[in-house]
Amino acid sequence: MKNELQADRPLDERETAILNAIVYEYILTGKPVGSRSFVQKYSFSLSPATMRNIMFDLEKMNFLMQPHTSSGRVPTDKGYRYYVDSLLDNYNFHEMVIDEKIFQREVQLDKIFESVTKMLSVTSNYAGVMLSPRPDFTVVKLIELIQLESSEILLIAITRTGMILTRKVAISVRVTQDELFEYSKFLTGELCGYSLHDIKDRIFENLRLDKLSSSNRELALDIAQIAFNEATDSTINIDGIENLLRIPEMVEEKRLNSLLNIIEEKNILKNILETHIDSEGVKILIGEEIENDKVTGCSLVASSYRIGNKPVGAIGVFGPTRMDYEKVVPLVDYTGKAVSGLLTKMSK
Amino acid sequence: MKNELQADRPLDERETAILNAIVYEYILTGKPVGSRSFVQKYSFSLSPATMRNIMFDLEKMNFLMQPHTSSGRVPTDKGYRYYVDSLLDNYNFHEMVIDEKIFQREVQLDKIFESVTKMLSVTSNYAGVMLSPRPDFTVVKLIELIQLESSEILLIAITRTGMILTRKVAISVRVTQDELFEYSKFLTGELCGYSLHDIKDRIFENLRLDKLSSSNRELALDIAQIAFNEATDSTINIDGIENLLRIPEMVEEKRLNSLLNIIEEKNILKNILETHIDSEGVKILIGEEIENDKVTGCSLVASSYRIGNKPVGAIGVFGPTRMDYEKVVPLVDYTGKAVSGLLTKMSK
DNA sequence: ATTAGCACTCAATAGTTATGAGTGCTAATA
DNA sequence: TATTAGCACTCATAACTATTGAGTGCTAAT
Repeated sequence: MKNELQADRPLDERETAILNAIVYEYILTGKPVGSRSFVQKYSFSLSPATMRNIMFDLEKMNFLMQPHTSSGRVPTDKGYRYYVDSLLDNYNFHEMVIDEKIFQREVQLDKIFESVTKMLSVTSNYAGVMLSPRPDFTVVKLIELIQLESSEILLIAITRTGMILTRKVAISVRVTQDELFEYSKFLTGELCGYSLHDIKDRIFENLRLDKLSSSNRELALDIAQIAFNEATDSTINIDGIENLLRIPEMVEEKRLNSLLNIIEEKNILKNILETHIDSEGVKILIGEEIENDKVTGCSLVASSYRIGNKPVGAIGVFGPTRMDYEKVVPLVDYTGKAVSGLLTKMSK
Repeated sequence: MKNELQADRPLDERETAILNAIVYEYILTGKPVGSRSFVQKYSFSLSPATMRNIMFDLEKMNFLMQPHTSSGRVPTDKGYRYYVDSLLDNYNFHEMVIDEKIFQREVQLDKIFESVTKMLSVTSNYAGVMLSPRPDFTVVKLIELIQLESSEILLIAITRTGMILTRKVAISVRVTQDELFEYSKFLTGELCGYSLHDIKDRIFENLRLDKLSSSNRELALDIAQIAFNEATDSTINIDGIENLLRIPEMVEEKRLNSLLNIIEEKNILKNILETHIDSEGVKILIGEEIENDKVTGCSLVASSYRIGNKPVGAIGVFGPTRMDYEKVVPLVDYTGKAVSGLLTKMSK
């Protein structure tokens, strides 16, 4: 008599192999895995009865569950987790091949967003997501002021990553184009190299220190202050929702609701991704590990991306718990690295 | 014996009233309308038998159909069409009340897009769509050149409607910021007031005529030519797909496919909308009237919007054929007018 | 520790039978 | 001539009732 009664013990080699095979099979077919056909299909030299015993143990340890008494087994979140962890231990990430060109063609951040999320969704057949770089690491490279109306100025800020921010600012004084040109130079000189987040402080500090400088500069700083004061939050991009709608199990009652919630409130995914910006490598959230009441039966495979070696944003693939992790994990890993490389290069 | 045998004859007053009531009832309940309960519910002083006779006639004339032999009647596209036309004849559009503020707060076109489509979808509970102004009527107000790298110029064009276009142009010569400033002035002077569409010709024409002018101007024109040569196409914005997914009949097999096609290929809706930019007032496409194989059982209520008195774009609401036209039609009509007013004001 | 054997479970499927809201048609009625 | 009552018929829906088959747990033998 071994240790069947223990609710939590390390799995032996055979159990591990079987559990992983069961999860694999379930991901493949979506049908509960039963002892007889499973033993046959995978040519285990075991009788169905033995398989049942093992399954029974795995169920007691909470790796598997039965939808109803006399059906085959289905992985629990814990089961998927075990499978995914084995995967992460063994997988050779270098095997991933993606056409790098999609990254290199685009030079503007919003276009990169589009092509990355599209690529993730098309390649994975689930939904692709991308979180924009944190504003506190989005460094301004250039500021330009343009007069729109006599009392309206357009401030354009270009970041190192090629993001173009535009903000309208209403002013009460008249200024000439030449003056604006001067201001632009001044602001670029003063604020270039600072992140969107730091710029606010920097302006404030500057305003204080240089109180004595020309009133011109004051005006320039006023404009900048108004423009940069408006919160610049990370944005999230989602593509490929239609893939999820093509998966029958996602269109069922509760899953569909998860999906609708995601579409309606993109912030849900945004918040989840933001939590994991700082973690290394690929991060996988399975089922309830996504700690949000509005999302059930779904998983997220995510990776942060970096500028230099600072993690600043995240990408990911969102889909049903029964996701083809084996395919998605290296995809997300690779894409994360590719995006990091691209943005780092752009920021130089 | 009247004229029951004629497949196509004008409906008399009673038939009209009954047909419209049937369509109304069906839009309300989504269930086939049967003679007995219908007569009761609407207190017609008619026996069910008579109602059946009338329904029979209406069916022969193709306004109604039966899902199966012994069920109630359901409107055909032609039935909806009749109902909608009666609606358009009689409806008092002025009763529409929308908070105009949502339009007035926004000053930038892409923001207007977002708020208009969102408003349409939230108010209608279907999907809201908006087609951006045609490039040939999108008039440039201001052009600004900014140096990014030594060999890369960013051209920013601002249109009268507040749209901000940005294009990167690679050049081989070095230019100073001051020169760029000159070019900007020059280009704005030469191209301001022309539409994106006309600008191409204008540049070409100019290049020819002024062949003798300074080579500086040549360079400026070169940059502009490259920037504006890239096709600027109308874009389409869709919001509220999730509303459609909440409608049970839309999640059924073929409808869901229509929906997936719409999400996947936004061009489908774009092309449809483009066809109707030039038509006056509210345009309604019912079922097969949307002449696209990939879309079945859906309707589109659309209206063009104008800048001045030129129709330049379109907005609309997309949903199931069984749509609450009575509510949606005035919404779309009103919104079209509001957008027209706003853009016209912005373009002055 | 493994396996064969057996009784049991239960979702899925197909077949049966009411039920009820609907129809078309005919003959009587206003 | 238009309307209505009456009647036989249709058919989707729902509620039952097998039947099947892939699954289980348990026990006893290997």
